[in-house]
Amino acid sequence: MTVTPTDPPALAYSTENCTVGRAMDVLGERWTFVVLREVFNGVRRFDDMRRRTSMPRQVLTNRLATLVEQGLLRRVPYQVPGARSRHEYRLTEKGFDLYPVLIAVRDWGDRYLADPGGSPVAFEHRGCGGEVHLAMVCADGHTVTDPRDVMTRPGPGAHPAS
Amino acid sequence: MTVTPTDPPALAYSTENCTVGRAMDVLGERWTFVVLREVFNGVRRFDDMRRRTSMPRQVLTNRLATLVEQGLLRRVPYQVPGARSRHEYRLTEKGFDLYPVLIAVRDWGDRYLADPGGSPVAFEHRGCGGEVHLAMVCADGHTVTDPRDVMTRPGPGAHPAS
DNA sequence: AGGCTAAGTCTGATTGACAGACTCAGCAAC
DNA sequence: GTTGCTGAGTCTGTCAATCAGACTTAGCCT
Repeated sequence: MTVTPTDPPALAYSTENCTVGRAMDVLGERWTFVVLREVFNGVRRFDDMRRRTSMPRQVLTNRLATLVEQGLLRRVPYQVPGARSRHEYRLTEKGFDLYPVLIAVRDWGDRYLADPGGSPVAFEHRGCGGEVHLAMVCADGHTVTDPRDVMTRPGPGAHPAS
Repeated sequence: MTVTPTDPPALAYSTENCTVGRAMDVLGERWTFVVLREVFNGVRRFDDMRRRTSMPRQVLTNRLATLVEQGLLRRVPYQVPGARSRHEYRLTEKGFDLYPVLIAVRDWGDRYLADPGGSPVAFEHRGCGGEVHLAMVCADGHTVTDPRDVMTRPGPGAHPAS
């Protein structure tokens, strides 16, 4: 019996059509981000991820499956000489585009949760070597430093009742 | 019996001292981000959040409590005339600093998960009116467009074994 | 044939999500 | 001065998810 009778996950906790809610449907599971961090770090294989994160096998299986299903990862076959062919997990473009989120989370984590020694990883710009961070910019090119300078407006797809 | 005998949450799934893992200890619960979205949108009261998100009361109670405990929100008393005094939830600075994460998530969600009509919210720069997005920049001021231009290096607080 | 390994699946116990009913404090109206 | 209303919860029971540990499977190698 290979069929898992899990009924379709069916997008949950979204306020109407809020894309943040929807994104959290995809990303909100506990371990999802940790998996993505590993993949961004170049860890692509099941057991490597398991060893590094010590997450339960089944959860990893599930997360990888969901991420593949959602189009964030794809399975790519590979073969180490003298071993049977297996597959590893790589980012799709949709997955790659989560990079800013990862950096945003890391920036925040570094500021508030790092050990006294500092962050265990650094992201540097290939070529110039400068450390990479996130910035909020507006369409006119201004850099926004204070969130209070950002106004939330209804967008084109806003829900009528509010 | 008012004492809930929940043992301290005790940081879980972190690879060593990875700040992404730690951040996800704080942010990784399903509804946390949805709560933060509401607070950033100016929704500060229990029942308003509940009405807008239709999340279970108890979960909201728990999330708010964890967020207060983690120092992302603080409870502020308020009083509507002719009603008893209550309290609402406001962002602390630590909470405010999550704004880039929220925008990063929204940017991604808008790109891949929006309705055909587009995003239901827009963030605009107070003053100039331009739409606010996130950008990756390096210390030398270059804007990074491709994640592949970012190299991950061990940082100052890297764990020895790897 | 037997062993090894990566990537799983199966099973059962603990934890968390969720819904619905109940509580509690203060104001207001009767 | 008791009844009712409202916001912000708590209590209880059910159902799903997490987790750990043992088992499985496919291919290669000796």
